[in-house]
Amino acid sequence: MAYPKNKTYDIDIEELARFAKAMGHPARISILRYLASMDSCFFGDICQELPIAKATVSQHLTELKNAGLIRGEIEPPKVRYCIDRENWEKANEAFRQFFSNIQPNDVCCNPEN
Amino acid sequence: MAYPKNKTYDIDIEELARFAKAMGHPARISILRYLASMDSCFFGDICQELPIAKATVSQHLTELKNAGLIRGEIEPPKVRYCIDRENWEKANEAFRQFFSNIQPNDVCCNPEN
DNA sequence: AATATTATTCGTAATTTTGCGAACAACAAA
DNA sequence: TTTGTTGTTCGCAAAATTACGAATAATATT
Repeated sequence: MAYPKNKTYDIDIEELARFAKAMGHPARISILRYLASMDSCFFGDICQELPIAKATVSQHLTELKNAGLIRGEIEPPKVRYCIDRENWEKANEAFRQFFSNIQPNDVCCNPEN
Repeated sequence: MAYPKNKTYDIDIEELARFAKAMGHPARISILRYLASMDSCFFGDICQELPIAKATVSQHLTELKNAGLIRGEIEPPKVRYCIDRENWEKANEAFRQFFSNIQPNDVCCNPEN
């Protein structure tokens, strides 16, 4: 084996993958885009925007929270959600760097070619 | 119901979600980053970089191909893979726009607040 | 023709994801 | 205290994802 197989990945690769995975469903993209268009809103508002049951919306919100992209706080009897701006910026930067780190088309870097 | 539930999402939301989903696994991020660092390479080279079986690598490559982020062409008995630069740029732009479309912190847009 | 190299596909298993309705919890209002 | 509002959690089902070894296909070499 030329490269040892350690069963793990670099920490920054795993972080980007976690952000991407959280964004990997149209319902969650919709939620994020909706929240990004305002300061904050309640669970019920988000629910009304989506073509799925509230139980499912709640699950998606939990996933987005776990990924760090949104935050929620209880304002009885409602729950207010908003973008986590710190991690939003972190994710933005991670994606930006990832996509900009591509070799120009006309440069050949692989010695095999 | 205030908003009709049509079971679908906007086409641009679905496209961003598809790109994100394809990037939602560390093995696939690794593959993309590796391919982005060179012009192209063979399946075997990618395989050596990853801590998983070749059958699994092949599956991940298929997913990346289906998402449009990479391309593969047969050069018997090998297969050469490379970034699909057109869709790479498309994805880059989709993520960039998504993250930049956030309201400034000090602007309140929700009439409920 | 037999053998070696390369990568995909097959068959299978374990886990995760997505989704829903019903039940529940927490609080406010009547 | 009963009732209503809001959102989460539970229990379950169906489908998708992740992973592997073995079998296969396709080509080149001996």
